[in-house]
Order: sequence, then structure tokens, then C-alpha cells
Amino acid sequence: MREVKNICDCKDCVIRNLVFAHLKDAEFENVCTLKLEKDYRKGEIIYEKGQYTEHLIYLKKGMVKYYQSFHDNRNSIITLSIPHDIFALITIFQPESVHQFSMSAVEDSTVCFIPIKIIKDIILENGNFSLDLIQKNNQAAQQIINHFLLLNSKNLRGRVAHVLLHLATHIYHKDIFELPVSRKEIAELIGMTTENVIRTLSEFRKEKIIRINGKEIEIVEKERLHKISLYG
Amino acid sequence: MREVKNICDCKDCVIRNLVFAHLKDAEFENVCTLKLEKDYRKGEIIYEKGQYTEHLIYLKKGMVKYYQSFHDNRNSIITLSIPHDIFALITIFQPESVHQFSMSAVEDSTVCFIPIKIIKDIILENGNFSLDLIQKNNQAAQQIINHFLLLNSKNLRGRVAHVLLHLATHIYHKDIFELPVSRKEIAELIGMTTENVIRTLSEFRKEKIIRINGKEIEIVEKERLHKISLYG
DNA sequence: CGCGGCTTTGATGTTCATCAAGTAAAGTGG
DNA sequence: CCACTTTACTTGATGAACATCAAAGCCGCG
Repeated sequence: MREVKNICDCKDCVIRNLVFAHLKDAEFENVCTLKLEKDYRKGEIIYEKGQYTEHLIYLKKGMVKYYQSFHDNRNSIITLSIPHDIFALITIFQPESVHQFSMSAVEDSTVCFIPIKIIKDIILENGNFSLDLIQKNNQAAQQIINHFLLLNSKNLRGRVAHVLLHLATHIYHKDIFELPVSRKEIAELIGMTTENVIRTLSEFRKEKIIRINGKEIEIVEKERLHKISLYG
Repeated sequence: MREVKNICDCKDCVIRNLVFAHLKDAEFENVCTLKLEKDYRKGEIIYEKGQYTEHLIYLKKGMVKYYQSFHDNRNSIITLSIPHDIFALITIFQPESVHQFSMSAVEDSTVCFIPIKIIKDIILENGNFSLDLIQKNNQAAQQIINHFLLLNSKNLRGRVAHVLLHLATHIYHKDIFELPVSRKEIAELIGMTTENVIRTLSEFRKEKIIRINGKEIEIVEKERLHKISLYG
């Protein structure tokens, strides 16, 4: 948690295009004035399970993971999120309550904090905003449910293939990219062990489906990867 | 889908205590007049994936399952729901959209259908209602997430133990009950095969942790079951 | 009464976790 | 900036957990 800024550049902020589309000008000014921005370095924790929720949190830049940590040091990543993800909202909106899960930066990130109180006031006054928020929230919930269902219906190879395709298609929009996460984190995302994730990546490499250079991944045979993902 | 009733007995309905607590009298009358009730027999489908969503659906009586069915006849049950479950709401609220998953009656059930249009109007007008709905929705989402995280962190015995404890503690509030679902459905709920669910139940029986008589289950050694559930 | 779905148990095989051990990379302190 | 330590990555060998296949009994329903 570095510097705390409050530059009111929200007019251009992506969040405007999400739930905040229906904000009236006065409301928007208010949000903009009272919001805070913080920068996080890769690896830093944004909040932890058990902490009191006082803000609606919105990811402006970077990538975060929303995760559960268990007693025995194991983690499960519920979702990776980037700006524009509607998801970035659901996580968070539990007025007067406590975070059920944790969030940390997977890449250097900028996070906006908007006091829950303000959001609540807007909900009370602005029906269109509420409607939008409800719909976006439910969409986010369904995406998370889909993620878990998908996992449960795939084997190791299918799961790894799916993650790679997801990163290429929905996050980076190209077939060569730097893995934003460690092998361990991929394992935590798909519910398998680190060793087996590595083994599977090596298999894909040997089968010439992908090329690997450290953190850099290139998807060479997208079609085959797709088939594997559709049940390994 | 039997008879369609409209008896305006909503004043006593459990739903009043949920999101509808903040409804103004006129709004409530409106909901009550325009809602429909339908009875479903055990096994009947309430809606299927892909159907157009025109109603907010609320479970008044019985038990339903919310599930995903895959191409190859396999199913995953996302959650079992009974009246009072806040869950019963989230599933459903996707105005102008299409159901992502399916719902069917696990026991004989009564379901209330409230046209989305009305709910939308109330959201637009009644901020307290919106606020409540948002909070309840998010709570429901978190419960589902927790269900999946729990599964992923447990082995076969732990999962079966957990289901039994869940039924006894949160659904029936006693240690002897009739299983509302088939062994196959338990399997679909915990992501294991029917055979292994049966085998595990038999093990528990042989170890005198539970007694089984067809569909009737008695939990004899709750403490041991708890330990198994906390990681078998 | 017979058929199909649900339940049960056993035998077998596959998939994946675990353990082990070594290399590479990245952070840390002098 | 280099030695040191730690963390990430990699591969192999082994065993455990679970799926799959098979066969038979049971129950409810038409």
C-alpha cells in the first residue's frame, strides 16, 4: 500500500462504463471527490479475510486475485480479475460486514476505494444505478459459478488448456503473452498440484501445442488446445 | 406444473421476512396480486437452462435443486435450496436475460413467480428494497462460492460427511431424517460418482457413525462425522 | 408381472497427489 | 556487486484415491 492519491480523473475511468453509467453528475462528483486510489506492487495484499469492509473496491489498473486461504497454507484462487471485469464489484459489496475472502495484487495494480456509505446513499436515491448494480453483480456471480463447474467437469489437461485459452482470449487478446501468475498460482486456480501443472505444460510443449520461454507462453495449436479443453 | 393459483396470502409468507421486508404496503399489494403460484411434483422441472427469464422465482414450500447439465448426461448440482434460503433469489434475477442453469423440484414444492417487471419497478422506486436485495444476493453468491471451495478442499469421505451434517444441521435440524435426494444426486452435489457415495455411506454404516434404512439416515456419532468432514 | 431406474458390492485401471532431489531464478544482506 | 538464502521450477518414481466396468438385487410404476 503505497501512496494514497486523489486525482479526480474519474471522468475517463473505465468504471464509468460499468455500473456508474447511470450516476447523475452530482453523485459522480461526490464519488470522485471521496474516492481514494492506492497503488500495490505485485504480491501485496489488498485486504484479507476477516477485515472489516468499508469500501467498494474497484480495480483501475493491473490484475488481482480473489482467493481463499486454508489453515494448512493451501490456497484456492476464486478468480483472477482485471479492469473492466464486472467481477471486480461483487467481491466487495457487503455493507457493514466482513470480507469472506482475500485479495492481492498479481501484477502492479491501482485500486480505487469508494466508501460504502456513499454507494449506499446512491442506491437509496438512484434506482437505475441499483438496477445496474444488481444485474452486474449477478453476472459476476454466474461467472464464478461457471468457473467452478467447468473445473469439476474437466481433467488435469483440460483444466490447464482452459486456463491458457482463457488468458489468451479474454485477458490478453493475443496468442503470445507473459504468464502473470506462477505455476503454483495456476495450480491454485484449477485445483491441482504445482507439479502436475508443470508436467502438463511440459507435455503441451513436447506435443508442440505451445511454446514456453520462462514466463512467456505462445499458443501454437489453438485448435488442439481447444479440443483438449473441451475434455482433455 | 400443476394448477396455477393466486391466493393472496402473502402477508404470512416467509418471503416477507427476506427482501420484501422493506416493501411499502402498496407495492406489496401489487406483488401479491400479480404473483402466481405453481405446484411441482418431486422430479418436475421448474425451468431449464436457456429459457427466457420473466419472473423472480421464490420457493414457498418444498426443496429444489439448481443445477447444470452437461452434454454427456452428467449433472452438477450447484445448490439445494429450501424456503427461507436467501439463495432462492440470486438464481433468478437476470432481467431481460436467459437462465444459465436449470431448476427442478427435489420434493413436492410450491413456487411463487413474480414478474420481473414489477420487481424492476420496485427497485427503481424503493431504495431500501434495492439495498436489501443487493446484500442478500451477495450473501447467496458467497454461500455458493463457499460450497465449491469446501468441496475442492475435501476428499470423498469428507465431502459425504459434510453433506450429511449440512442436511442434519441446516435443513432438518435433527439427526434422523429422510434423505430428500437419491445417491446419484448426492454424487452430483459433491462431484463424485454414485458408486463411491454409496460405498462411503456403507463405510460410515459399518463404522457405526450412521444408521441407514433406505432413505432414512440417522447420525449416531456426530463428533466423528465432524472430524471426518474437517478433512476425512 | 415385468421393465427401468436406483442401489449395492467387487474387481480393475487411471489419474493425480505425494515424496524426493536437483536446477534455475530471484531476492537479501554484507 | 557478490555470496548466500530462499523461492520458483522441473523431472522422476511411487502409491493412494477415485473412476470405471461388471453383475446382481431391489423397488416402484405402468
